[in-house]
Amino acid sequence: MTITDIARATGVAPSTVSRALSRPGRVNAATRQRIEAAARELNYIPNTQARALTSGRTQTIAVLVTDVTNPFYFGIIRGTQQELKSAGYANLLIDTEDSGEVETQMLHRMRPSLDGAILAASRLSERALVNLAAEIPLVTINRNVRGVQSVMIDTPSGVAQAVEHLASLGHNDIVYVSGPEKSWPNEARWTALRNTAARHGVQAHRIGRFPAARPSGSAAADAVVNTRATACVVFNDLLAIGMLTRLRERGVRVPEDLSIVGCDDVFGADFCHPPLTTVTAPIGKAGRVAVAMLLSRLAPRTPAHAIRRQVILPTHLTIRESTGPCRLAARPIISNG
Amino acid sequence: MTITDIARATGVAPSTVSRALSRPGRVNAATRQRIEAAARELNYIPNTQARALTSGRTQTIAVLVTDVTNPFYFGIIRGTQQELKSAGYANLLIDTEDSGEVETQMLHRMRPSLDGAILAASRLSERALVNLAAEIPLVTINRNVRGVQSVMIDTPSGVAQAVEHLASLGHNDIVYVSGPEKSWPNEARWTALRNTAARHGVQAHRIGRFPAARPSGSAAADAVVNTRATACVVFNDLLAIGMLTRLRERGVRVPEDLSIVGCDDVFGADFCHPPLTTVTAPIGKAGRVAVAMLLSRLAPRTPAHAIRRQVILPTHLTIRESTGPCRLAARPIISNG
DNA sequence: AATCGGGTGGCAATCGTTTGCCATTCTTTG
DNA sequence: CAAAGAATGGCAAACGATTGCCACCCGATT
Repeated sequence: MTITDIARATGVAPSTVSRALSRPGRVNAATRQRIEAAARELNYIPNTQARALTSGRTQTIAVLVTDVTNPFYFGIIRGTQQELKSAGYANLLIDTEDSGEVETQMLHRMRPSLDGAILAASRLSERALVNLAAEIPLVTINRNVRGVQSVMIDTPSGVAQAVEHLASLGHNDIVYVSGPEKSWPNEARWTALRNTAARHGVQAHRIGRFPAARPSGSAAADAVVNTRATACVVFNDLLAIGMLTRLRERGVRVPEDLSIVGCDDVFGADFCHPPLTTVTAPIGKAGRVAVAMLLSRLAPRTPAHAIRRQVILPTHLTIRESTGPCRLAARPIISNG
Repeated sequence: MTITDIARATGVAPSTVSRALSRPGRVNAATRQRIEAAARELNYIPNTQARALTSGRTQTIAVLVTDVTNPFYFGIIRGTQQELKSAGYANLLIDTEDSGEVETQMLHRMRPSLDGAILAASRLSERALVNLAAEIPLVTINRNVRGVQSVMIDTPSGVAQAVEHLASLGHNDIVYVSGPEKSWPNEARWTALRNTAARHGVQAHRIGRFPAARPSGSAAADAVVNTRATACVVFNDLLAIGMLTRLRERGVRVPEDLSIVGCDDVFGADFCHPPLTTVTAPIGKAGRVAVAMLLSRLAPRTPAHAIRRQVILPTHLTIRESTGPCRLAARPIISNG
């Protein structure tokens, strides 16, 4: 069923049908109803491709993640999916595999079929992002670049809470386990940790950079044990969970010998062993808000002041069982091999 | 940059450019190279929408899941994503929210923008599926319908292994914890369990139907405890993990008081507490194979005999720490409240 | 030398929808 | 009552690519 079929059925011109369906005020109410009835009866489905060709609007948003495997992005995907669906948009999922190049390339290639894109964890430089944003409506998640809409998850303030929590448990030597190199949030978390630590008179070191995946947990765990710190804050839960299994293998007890705090509170953080104390991030909400921001910008008659440049989402520390009082004396010394 | 720009730049007709780019043999080698060079230089990107309009091919495949939240589908999404990307196809993600109606509707609405669809866990009736398959190239996962391509994960044989494993540990009363009502694999798993149990002279019951989500684990756990069985096989890991936390709350020890076997071996099954004995399914592979099957059918010159109607993927039992010897006498009787 | 046919390339229609512009009709308004 | 202007609907040209058909050029065959 095309618009022309409906036109024939109702005895009007195709253009009238188009207008009746897409621009309500532009056509007589009576004719419009006739057209709408016919459309319903003939089970008309507008052809997205054809529409896109002239109008440029595709009703499709791309969601770019660095790794579909990472449960953090599950949350994002879920959030965007919900919001997009309810707005009648389609959801194009793109995995950039941690490569900024793939990121730009894909976006370039798909530009004509996209109304906009959500960048969860971009690996792009600031410049590249600004350039990209000039080409295609963009909202970033956890990436703060001037002139690009963004939703920031305020994990740093959660990390600060974590440090205070650890300090109050008597820890005075905290290690930060770094995530991947080009990750912006990684820096922000470390800075927050260092500053808060300084304020409370506790020592802070950082180790690594480790890929934010479970297998890297082994190396990270070994490295932490080596530092003789009594507590650590880890870039994200995935890595922390990886550490947990390695520590168990090595006989390091959590939290008795080492307290661990993760970040994000992803799927799994509450049922791993021990359940992880972590900075809970509103991941799904971040996805939903990102979509909402993008869509409100895309809407033709949104007044400029109604477009939010940036939304900051608060986080909080969720205390579970991977953190406990510092028992320095009780901690066994373990050879590193 | 459109095809016309390239035509102008090289002094040929747009149609020639089109042919040079899409149908190599049809145009003189020399001209083709000139055109290709120009295309590269002008950074030409074919407009998918326009192409779709005439040719019908959109280079887009929809992946339908019942619940983006379920880690089982993470695996599927990941697998399809990989395979689609490497084939140059775009990946449209659709969450059907467990509703067959949404399933058909979405597919209908998007039909013109889709080359095909992967149905992971369809909730549709056999008839509906066949009808749908007539409209749009389809591959189902874990759903066996005559005339529709499918990839089946042979979890039932894994369940049989699980039953044998439990029997060898001395359990002679096994409960199957049922998944959602319209789930096809659910029936298959129960059947496998019952048959294998009978062969080994162990009793088998089924309880529930529980939604395949973590929160339902509480009800499921209570129900299992009530049966006085010493071991259970659970529809999937997600539900099993939910049960684990509830059992801990109630002081039921796993595996000492109750052995638990899950299905799928999803993300989390190896680091929950205790790590779950489970039927490991090649989830990612299922996704990849599904895409490969679909794409080979879509390819214009695939000989009919090369199109696989069905692929069955084997599973195996992964024994971890949630199963152990039956110690009936030692099992405490716990009031159900 | 006339004919044939493969190899190339252009013309123009087409896909389904949108939209600028014009024509008509109807309603106001001075 | 005439003129202005709003409301309504149609025409036709896009959008960017694909593709059937035809024309032309050349070398080969008879």
